[in-house]
Amino acid sequence: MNSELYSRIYATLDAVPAGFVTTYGTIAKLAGCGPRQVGQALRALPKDTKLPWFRVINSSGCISLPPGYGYEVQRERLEQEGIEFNLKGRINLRRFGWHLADG
DNA sequence: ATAATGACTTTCA
DNA sequence: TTGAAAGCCATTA
Repeated sequence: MNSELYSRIYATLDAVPAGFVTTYGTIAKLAGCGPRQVGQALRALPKDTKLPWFRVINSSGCISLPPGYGYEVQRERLEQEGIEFNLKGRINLRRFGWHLADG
């Protein structure tokens, strides 16, 4: 199995600054894999992990987890860092979206 | 080796 | 903006 791939995904994930969110696709490109692998890697993460898995959302700016399976948890985590949600439960990636060349 | 699955993305209408 | 279809890639069966 590509443990190294997962390691790269986790490393990239750990590079996401607090107060910002990123998408699966972004991490996928940085880690050199497809976005689904990012999801699988996050899914394999232990519940007590220190990695900011909650800072990863889908391209639509929404939490990809279904309600009752982590959605509420992730949402609260993000709100804790000052990230605000839209009326439709969406996050403004223009403001909170993390990408390398941004300041 | 083949088929099915998934915390996704992009494209087309 | 919303929704369906195709694309993508590692894991699992």
